[in-house]
Amino acid sequence: MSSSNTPPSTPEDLENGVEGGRKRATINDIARLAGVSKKTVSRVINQSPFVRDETRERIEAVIAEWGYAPDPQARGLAFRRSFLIGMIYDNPNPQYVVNMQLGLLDGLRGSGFELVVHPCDRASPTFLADIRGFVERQKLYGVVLPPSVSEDERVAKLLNEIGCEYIRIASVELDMPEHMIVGHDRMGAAQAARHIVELGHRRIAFISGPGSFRSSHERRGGFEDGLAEAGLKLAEGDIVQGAYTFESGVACGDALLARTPRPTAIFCGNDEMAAGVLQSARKAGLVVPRDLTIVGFDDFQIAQAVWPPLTTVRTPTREIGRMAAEKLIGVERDEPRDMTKTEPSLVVRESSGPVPG
Amino acid sequence: MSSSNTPPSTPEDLENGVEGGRKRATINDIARLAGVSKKTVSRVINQSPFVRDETRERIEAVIAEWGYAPDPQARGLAFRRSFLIGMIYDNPNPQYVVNMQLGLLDGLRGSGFELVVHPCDRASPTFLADIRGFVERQKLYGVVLPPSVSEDERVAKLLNEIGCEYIRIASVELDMPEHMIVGHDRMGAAQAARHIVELGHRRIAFISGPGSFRSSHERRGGFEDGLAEAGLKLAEGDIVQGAYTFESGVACGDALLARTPRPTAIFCGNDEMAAGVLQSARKAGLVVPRDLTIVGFDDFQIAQAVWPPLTTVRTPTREIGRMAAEKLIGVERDEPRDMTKTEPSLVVRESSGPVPG
DNA sequence: CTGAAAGCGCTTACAG
DNA sequence: CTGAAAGCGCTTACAG
Repeated sequence: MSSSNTPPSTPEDLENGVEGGRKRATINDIARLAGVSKKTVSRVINQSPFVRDETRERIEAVIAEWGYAPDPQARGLAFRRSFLIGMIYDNPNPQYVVNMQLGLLDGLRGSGFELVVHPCDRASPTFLADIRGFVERQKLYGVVLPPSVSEDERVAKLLNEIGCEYIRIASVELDMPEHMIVGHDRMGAAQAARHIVELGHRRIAFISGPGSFRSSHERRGGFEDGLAEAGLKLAEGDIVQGAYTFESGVACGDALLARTPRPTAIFCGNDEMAAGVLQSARKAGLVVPRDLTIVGFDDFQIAQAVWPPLTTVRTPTREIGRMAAEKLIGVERDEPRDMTKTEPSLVVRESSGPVPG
Repeated sequence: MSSSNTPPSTPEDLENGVEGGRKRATINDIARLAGVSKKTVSRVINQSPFVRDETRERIEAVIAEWGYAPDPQARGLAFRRSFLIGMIYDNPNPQYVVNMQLGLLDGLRGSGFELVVHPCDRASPTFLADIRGFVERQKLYGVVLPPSVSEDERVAKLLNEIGCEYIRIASVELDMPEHMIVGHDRMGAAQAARHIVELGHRRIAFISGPGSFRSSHERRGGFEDGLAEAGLKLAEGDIVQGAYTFESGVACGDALLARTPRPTAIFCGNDEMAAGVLQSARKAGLVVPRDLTIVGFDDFQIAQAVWPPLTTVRTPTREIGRMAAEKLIGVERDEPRDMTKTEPSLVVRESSGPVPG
């Protein structure tokens, strides 16, 4: 809008006007404006107790007025540590990954930390070197490890060696408490067992996840605990091992349904496999739940997309992620946490019913 | 293992031995070792042409020997820009999100850039302020926007104002070519139409995604293009609008299947809704594909988990993500890209069949 | 083609 | 309780 004889814009014009608002304030600006040294501003930023109340309030007012936020990069450089949290994972289930990310983000919200995602492959020859490079290059503040990387002792050892904070998410206590968020898969699986028993089933089978996942053992253990309460136990042939995949569910279902006598209820280590068993049952001409009860684990979307929708055990993945992030960055909560939100809960839908005939 | 009269370890011991290997080399170490100034090392790092070949080689040798990698934080501080790429998204489908992340990571691999994830909510009153804060605080190198945030002009405007690089992923050219990766939903939907027509169907219906997604319109447009090739067109009542969710698929299926005459084929804007229609058909006592052909779009996992598995259109989400990341950070590829990998392709499974006799 | 000085925006010792 | 100096590991002018 300037006419042709308007003087050229000053640097100040350029910085404060045209290009989207004034330049971001720095610690020096705040110090000058508040009439203190930058070190004192730094103390306020870092919540040091050694600042007189009056000084602190004055500085905080200036900070608020200018919308000042310290530069995480500069802070990180001086601290020798970034404000980045890594999520290092190899869980193949998209819904698990997304829920976990959302939970971590819940926990980091407002803290100034950001989440950097890092898928990995435990079978890769450069697996550990990759993680080490990632953590050291970025000087990560800390990392969160969901299963199954969380179960890899080599990773925990590496992280300890290079002095990187970490939280392992797992179904059993694998490490010192300050490094763990423990799920309660056992409890959830026991609920599934009670449900199946209450429906009157006695010929019961279990499809386990792969042996390399601790959750496979926990879910089996919990299921056996639940059965034991009713005096029941799984025989050798009642247990088959899948791979937590849909296809493996089909295969295991085929094997189990070919047995004589046929089981009337099958508990699966996760929903994927339960959906596979559903497929298998259909091929065998069985109607669920009339001829066969199927129960899954996780309550991922697939549980509701199949027909009939699956009775399953819901795991609070997002909530667990949030707890992991809060623990990692040292957030203390005022209100005691509602533990019911962090425990698995049985969701009864239409794939489970009374024992046939 | 030290005996009680071993002298206390020196600082050097601590740094080089015990705590996981020697300290990371800095640009100063490399400069000293190579007998040059740090500025010259900096030139090599940044691939400046103004370094004599012999000098460069010497420096590169030292860098390789020490496994030196420049500190992204220090570099970012000096550059006034980080080496972080943001993915800002609101797509609710976990599989889409994960595939997109994997694609972006593919494109960033080896570049030194890291991926920071940032879900958002277009309906939030702080939507734009959140994005602005995120980008400015982290001094992001650039961001990738998948649908539907990619379709929000306010976001593009904001990013332009604050001078942040960005790539928008969408089904239509919404911006200058350097800011766009365009999918080919139209082409994919046309393939679906041809498939349905070839099976002999004439009473055909379409379930659209929500009007707020450009892909809804593109998929509809492409489908109509494909029908037009056979001289067919959708009538008013043949089109119903869903919300890209399973539940909306059930509702739209109910509405469509209640019509007389009933459609013999339904093309759905995505797999979720197609799975919903499958559910609806089952309730109505119809057998798919004998009584009804259903075709989806995306080829997400749900397409294979339902029965019968869905005929659908596969979109190369991961490949698109990779292209977006490469474009953002300016990677040039030697070999010309195989475009067939970036186009949608029809996947024929068991939910489509000849028109009922 | 190469380098010495100053600076990016913070924090850590060290004084007072 | 507060501050001046030095430094984190790089890059940008500016010289030569």
